[in-house]
This record gives sequence, C-alpha cells and structure tokens, in this order.
Amino acid sequence: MASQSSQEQISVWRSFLEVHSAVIKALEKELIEDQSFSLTWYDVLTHLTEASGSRMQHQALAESLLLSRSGVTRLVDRMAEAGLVCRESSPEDRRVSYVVMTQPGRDALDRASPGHMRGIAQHFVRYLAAGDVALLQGFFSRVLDGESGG
Amino acid sequence: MASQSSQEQISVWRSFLEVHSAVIKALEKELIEDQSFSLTWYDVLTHLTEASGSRMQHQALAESLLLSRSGVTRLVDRMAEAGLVCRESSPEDRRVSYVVMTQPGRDALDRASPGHMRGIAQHFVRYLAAGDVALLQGFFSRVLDGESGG
DNA sequence: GATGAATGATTGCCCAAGCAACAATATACA
DNA sequence: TGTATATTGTTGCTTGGGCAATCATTCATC
Repeated sequence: MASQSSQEQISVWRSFLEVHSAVIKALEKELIEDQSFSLTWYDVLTHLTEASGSRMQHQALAESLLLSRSGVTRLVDRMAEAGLVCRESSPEDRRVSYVVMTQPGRDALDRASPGHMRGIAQHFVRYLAAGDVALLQGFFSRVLDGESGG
Repeated sequence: MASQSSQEQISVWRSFLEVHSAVIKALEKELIEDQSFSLTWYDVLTHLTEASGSRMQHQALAESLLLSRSGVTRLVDRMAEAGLVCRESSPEDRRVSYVVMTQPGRDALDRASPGHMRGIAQHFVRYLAAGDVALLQGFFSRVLDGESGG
C-alpha cells in the first residue's frame, strides 16, 4: 500500500499533530498547577521507577526520553537540585554516573501520578472507542518498529 | 465506557508520544537538510497559502500554529529577515499587522513541499493499514472537538 | 604495557518559545 | 465627548533543549 498521499492521509497526519499539541498542553498545565513540575520531570520519574534499582545511566535515560545527552545532563541537574533524584557514579566504569530516584522523588511521583493518570484519561483515553485501542497500538507499533529499524 | 485507565490504554498514550517524537525528528531533520528551514516555517507557509490573499493576522497565525503571540512575533521576524514573508499593516485597524507570503516564500514552499510530503508518507502514512484512516481520523476528531469545547 | 579510537558525561554557546509588562489603538458606555 | 476596558503586537527576561567541543575514562591493537 505504497505512498499515494491522499488528502485524507495528510489530514490524519495534521490531526495527529493537533491532538498532540492540544493534549500535551492540557496535561502539562494540569501537572504544573497541581505539582509544579513538568511532563518531562514526570517522565524521568516514571522511567526511573520502572528501572531496576530505580536507577539509570544518563545515556539510557537520554534514549528513553528521546533527548540529547546534554539535555539530560541539565535536566538531571535541575531535578537533583530539587531533590527528586541524585547522581551516583559507578564503581565499575568511572565514566558513567547513574541517576537515582530519591525518596522525595518517589513521593512526588506518588502525589502526581493519580492526577496525571486522570488527566490522560480525560484528555485522551476517554475518546478511545471500543476497537480503537488494538488498532491504534498496532499502527503506532508499526511506525516505531519501522522508524527504529530504518 | 468511562475512564478506567487500563494498562493498554496508557500504553497507547505512551506510544502516541513516542511516535510523535520519532516522526517529528525525522521530518525536521530531512526538511532542514533539504531546505534549511524548520517544520515550523513550513507550517507558517502552508497556513499562509491556504489563507485568502496569502495573508494572516499575527493573532490568527498564533492560534493556527498553537503558538503564543510573542512566539509568532519573533518567528515572523526571522522569516521576514529570510525574505519568505513580510508584514503589512492594516489600514482599517492600525493595531493589526498582516503576515504576507512573498514570492520567495511561495518558491521555498514549492521546493520543500514534495520532499516533505514524501517524508510524511514514508515516516507515517505508509504504516496506515486499510481501515486505519477513517478510524484514526474519527478518534482524533473526537479528541479535538472535546478539547476545544472543554 | 603504550598508544590511538571509542564512549560517557559535561560545558559553552546558541536558538526558539513562553510569560508578564507594555504601548498603541479600538470599542463600549456613561 | 470622555473615560474605562479590551485587543493587538512587541519587548525584556527566563527557560529548556540542541550541537559541537572537551575531559575523563575504557577498550582495542600493536
């Protein structure tokens, strides 16, 4: 089903962009009002909870967050200053430094999470009809597989 | 069919974010390599061609692009310096200034457009299966209606 | 073991965008 | 007519992020 970019297909792409922008803005706003931290910080914290030992290398974090290394360095600077994470250098490889979640970080995530989940439900998930989940997931997975592979 | 955020639904949301990031990055990269301007500039140019008289108020442009007014002011500064657009003040309302596409702007869009369309096809549209278009469009439209409405 | 290449993180510098404050103008209404 | 209010665009300041260069360390090869 090659690349005949019909108007409808382009239209889907445009709507995709609009949805992203609108939903992100809404969620970010809510998160900042409720917890005074950003979606990016939330993302860091969730990735850390899911990582074994609540710790990740900068490099891995950058890949997960789709951010540059320097971006992560400074992101972690700010979050460390706020006390939500800290750095630990690896004894095995003295180049790497781990980003480790602190207890205040865990607490912050626990406080933020229910509201944020509600937000995702309210601004995005609730518009999913019965068959949508599987189909969307299929499409998104194909895109991601294709894009990472080349 | 309320908001019981199952794991799968959250997973759709996450994939949505990943797809956005990956595809945007790919498209932006291509656009900059080919035409040395950004997705945002491209967006401005397409909105202008679609507007009657190839002109829009700053305000309207900001709303279309989902950008702040100050953002648009400076965006237009840069594009005007590059010669792709120019400003014209309205004789009716001396507060408003129109952003008008120039011939070089039209040319730039014409040069960029085929490649960018190919990019959208290659990185996004080609993963759409037969029934996906209608379903995705439906979902996105519901989100946008819901979000703009409140 | 020594030396050159690769890798992890940081730093300097820059760019794009937002917010809040502002100036100029337009509108409402008393 | 005149004064308060709203709207449009711009500016100052700040923030978050990217790229390229750099430093420290590790790996590979001789």
